[in-house]
Amino acid sequence: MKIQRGRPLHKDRHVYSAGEEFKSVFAVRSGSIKSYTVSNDGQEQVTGFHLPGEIFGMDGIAHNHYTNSALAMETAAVCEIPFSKLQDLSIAIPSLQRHFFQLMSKEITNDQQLITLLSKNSAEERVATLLLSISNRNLRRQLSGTRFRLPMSRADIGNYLGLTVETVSRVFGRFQKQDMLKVDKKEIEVLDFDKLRALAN
Amino acid sequence: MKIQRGRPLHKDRHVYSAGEEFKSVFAVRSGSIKSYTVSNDGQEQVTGFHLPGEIFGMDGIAHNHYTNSALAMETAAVCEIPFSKLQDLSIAIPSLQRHFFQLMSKEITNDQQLITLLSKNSAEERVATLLLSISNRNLRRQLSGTRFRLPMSRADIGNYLGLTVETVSRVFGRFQKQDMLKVDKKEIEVLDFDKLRALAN
DNA sequence: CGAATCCTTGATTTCTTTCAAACGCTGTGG
DNA sequence: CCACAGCGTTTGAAAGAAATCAAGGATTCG
Repeated sequence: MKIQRGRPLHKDRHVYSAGEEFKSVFAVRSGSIKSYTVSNDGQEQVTGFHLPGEIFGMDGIAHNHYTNSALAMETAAVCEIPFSKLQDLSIAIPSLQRHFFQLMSKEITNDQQLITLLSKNSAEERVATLLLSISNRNLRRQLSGTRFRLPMSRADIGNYLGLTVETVSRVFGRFQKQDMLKVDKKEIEVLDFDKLRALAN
Repeated sequence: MKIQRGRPLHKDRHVYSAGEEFKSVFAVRSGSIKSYTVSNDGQEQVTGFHLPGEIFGMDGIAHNHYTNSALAMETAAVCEIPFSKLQDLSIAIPSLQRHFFQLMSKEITNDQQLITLLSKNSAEERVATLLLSISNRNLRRQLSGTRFRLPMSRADIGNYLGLTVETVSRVFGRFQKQDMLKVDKKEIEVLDFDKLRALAN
């Protein structure tokens, strides 16, 4: 498959912006990307964080234009995967089509889990769930699930989880006081996974 | 396409249950359906309401099993659309494949709008947005967007919007006091669309 | 009719937000 | 090299929105 080589993207550079014509989906090679939408009243809603190995950009399929914007939270590299190629190929290779359906469906179930989280859970449960998610995704990347670096700011975390920056900061504070986490700026060390899982449920 | 004729489904009957093998998606013919998941701690999260003409059941594609359950909120009829047929056909008819991709992508953007709603908006804004959504969907069905019947209970509304029943009830009360709505049990009459839109933004 | 369920309303509590201010990095220019 | 501006983060105090607790009223259905 002809896939564009990922040239490095600097911090705060967009991969694509909402409204642009949808042509491709993307795979993260290194660094980290956030997706967000801007609502009609101008405020930003972070809809996802994308780590190396993950695919993003599928929101554009419905309307032929991206509905999200995607930008690098730190220096990153992404692979562009032209959707037309993918469509042609998925007709030749039915398993690819199925795979792609699954990716989209997974996106739906992910979003629905986030909906539940926002709808039913407290600030502490939301933050715990995000931490556990990042920990698990790091494990899948052969990295430590115990010690890792959060690529996003407190503001992004709050935005994603429907909380204010202040609340996020206080939750980190409480987690440290309970000896559940060690937080040093963006470096996280999980000291008590059972407690974290119990909160994240 | 061989599509199963929709036999009537009684109130509170399941179309499918979470965990069942994914075989089909469904189209609502009449009545109304709600989708919901049950989180590991046993509580229900309503993930969507489906009105006549709408498709549901696509959450099952990722894992070959449905992640949601779907049940009739009132007597309803649904069409079963076997997914395997759909796959075969979409190889023969690329436009169908594209159409189906679009459906799934639309589901994603819908969910993301709900995420924003839950994350950023007040109780009144959430309820107003749901009312406007139902109004618009009724218009698409050639029905009145001004006077309509809510097929779901207050509890389902609250569950879907991340609010308690009491809050939903109070919001309806306030909307009536402001002469924005006329509420008679499940019958809704919108008296001031501008106000409703302003709230829903 | 009567039981069960759903909806409404009120009083109180709780959690999160808001407002305010200070701290600590980071980078820049004098 | 140091001073200082700017941003992200933390912390505190007060306010606010929705949840919880509690009870009564209305509908539905057998």
